[in-house]
Amino acid sequence: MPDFSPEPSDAIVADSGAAVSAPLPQPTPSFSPLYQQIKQAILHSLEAGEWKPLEAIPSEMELAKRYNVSQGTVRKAIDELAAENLVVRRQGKGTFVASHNERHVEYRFLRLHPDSGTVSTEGPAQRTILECKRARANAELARTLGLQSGDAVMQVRRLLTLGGTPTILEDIWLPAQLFKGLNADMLTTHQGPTYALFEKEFGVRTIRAEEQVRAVLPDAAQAELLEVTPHTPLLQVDRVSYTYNDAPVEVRKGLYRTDTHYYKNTLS
Amino acid sequence: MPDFSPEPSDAIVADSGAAVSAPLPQPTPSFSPLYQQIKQAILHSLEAGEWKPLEAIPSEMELAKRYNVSQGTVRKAIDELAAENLVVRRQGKGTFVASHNERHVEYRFLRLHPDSGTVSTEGPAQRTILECKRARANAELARTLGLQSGDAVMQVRRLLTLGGTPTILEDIWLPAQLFKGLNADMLTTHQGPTYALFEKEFGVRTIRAEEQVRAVLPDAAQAELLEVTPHTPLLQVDRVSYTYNDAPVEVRKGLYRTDTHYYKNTLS
DNA sequence: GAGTGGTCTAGACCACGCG
DNA sequence: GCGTGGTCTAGACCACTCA
Repeated sequence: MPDFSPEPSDAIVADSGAAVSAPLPQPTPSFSPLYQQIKQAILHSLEAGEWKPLEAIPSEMELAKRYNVSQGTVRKAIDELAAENLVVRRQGKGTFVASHNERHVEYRFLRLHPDSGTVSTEGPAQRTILECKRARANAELARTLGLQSGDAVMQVRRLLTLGGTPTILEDIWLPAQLFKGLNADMLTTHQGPTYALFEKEFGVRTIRAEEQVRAVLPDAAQAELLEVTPHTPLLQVDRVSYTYNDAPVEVRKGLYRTDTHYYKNTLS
Repeated sequence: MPDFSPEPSDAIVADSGAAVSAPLPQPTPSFSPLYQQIKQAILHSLEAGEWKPLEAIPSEMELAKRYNVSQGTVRKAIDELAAENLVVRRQGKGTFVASHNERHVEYRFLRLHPDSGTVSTEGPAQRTILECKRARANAELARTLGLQSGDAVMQVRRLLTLGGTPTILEDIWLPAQLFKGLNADMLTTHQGPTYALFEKEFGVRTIRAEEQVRAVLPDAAQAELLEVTPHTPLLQVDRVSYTYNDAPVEVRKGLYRTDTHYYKNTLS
């Protein structure tokens, strides 16, 4: 095959460009580069669980053969997946499905850092599960989780103690259908990030999250749990976590103490 | 030139790999790919002001010729610069030096968004300059700005009113040496982002920033300016802004009201 | 239609990890 | 020494912009 043309060999599926038959409106894009199609194909395999977290995906050469494109095209597809943290490249070894079960990258989604000058070396968080029960989603929760009002959800309340001081009080809501069998014991026993547990025990991979941060005062119960007065301002962090295809899988409301820690963010 | 070798033609400057003369310690990396060297070269030109914000940089072909490498190598260098928002690609037109003076991308560094359901259409912020004076850097400020204790700085205090309610109270510190001639009048008169003013009037390009967010209570003066009670929790946002080479050029302490707005962040 | 960025290929060699 | 990702080249064509 000498060179490339908009009907690239017989690569992948439909070339969304110019199908001969259906006169579908094709609203706007109606063209996607080959490497984007490859990216989608890999994404589908990821989603379908063809490769599990921490496993290697096929080499670039193999994928190139499978999809009938050049290695460079596969490379560009994987580049984007790597940029989105869906996959991790390791030179000389291969490309691996991203996971919250990794050394080093503990607490990927946690933006809270100890004030420099804080005494303790911090160490791992101590978790106290205060509640873990079945509940029904109200309208708002149902909307953000893509459920029906009244659908079953799991509700977890827990306290994280960092360096000896209770620092984070969290309420977590999860679609019960995705997290069958979740209980307080699992949450207590499990080591490492909770998202790692979700991944390992329920096959739910959280990929991305959006947070809304506000300053609030705690109510009496919250203040007591965090061992502060009700006049202590706290960070309220409302998080929605997503898996593939922007499907929401978790709602989490956190209260952070910021007298010993701060919430860090990088702008660019 | 048939193919590539670690002494790539006579491209760019020193191939940091194996200089024949100096037995410098070369701590660790001692190798950088060609496209990284090109990236640095372009970065130097950017820094030296060879091309100004909103201007186009030379085409990929021209740069390839200039540095004696292939177009693909230049492309990869520019790809990274674009990913870091230092440069913006526009198909069919060229590659342009990034700027805060652009339509659409108003307030690139501002993470505060109006609560959905807020009445007003928000519109542009109304700025009130409360103070704009010369001062001397204390030890901490000097350290974070890379100055000497006692060096001259400009200090600005201002209030931003969003949708009718005073929402942001900011103190800004700038190295006086970089911002000669800054005064309250300029700050009041100028339209658009303040970083656009820095860029246009002082040639200071802010590229990146780091924020530390905490929940605090205002003192009496702050509360009055923001028209809240001293018991209203506020977001304290401590920002350090950087230009090329991670050189700090601004320290900014903001107090945000979060009863009508929220601080948004995306995790991945 | 000329020019610019964007996509794609094919082939070569390099750096790294591991047996 | 082989396999994997990483770099580099050269050349072709596509999509977009603007005169």
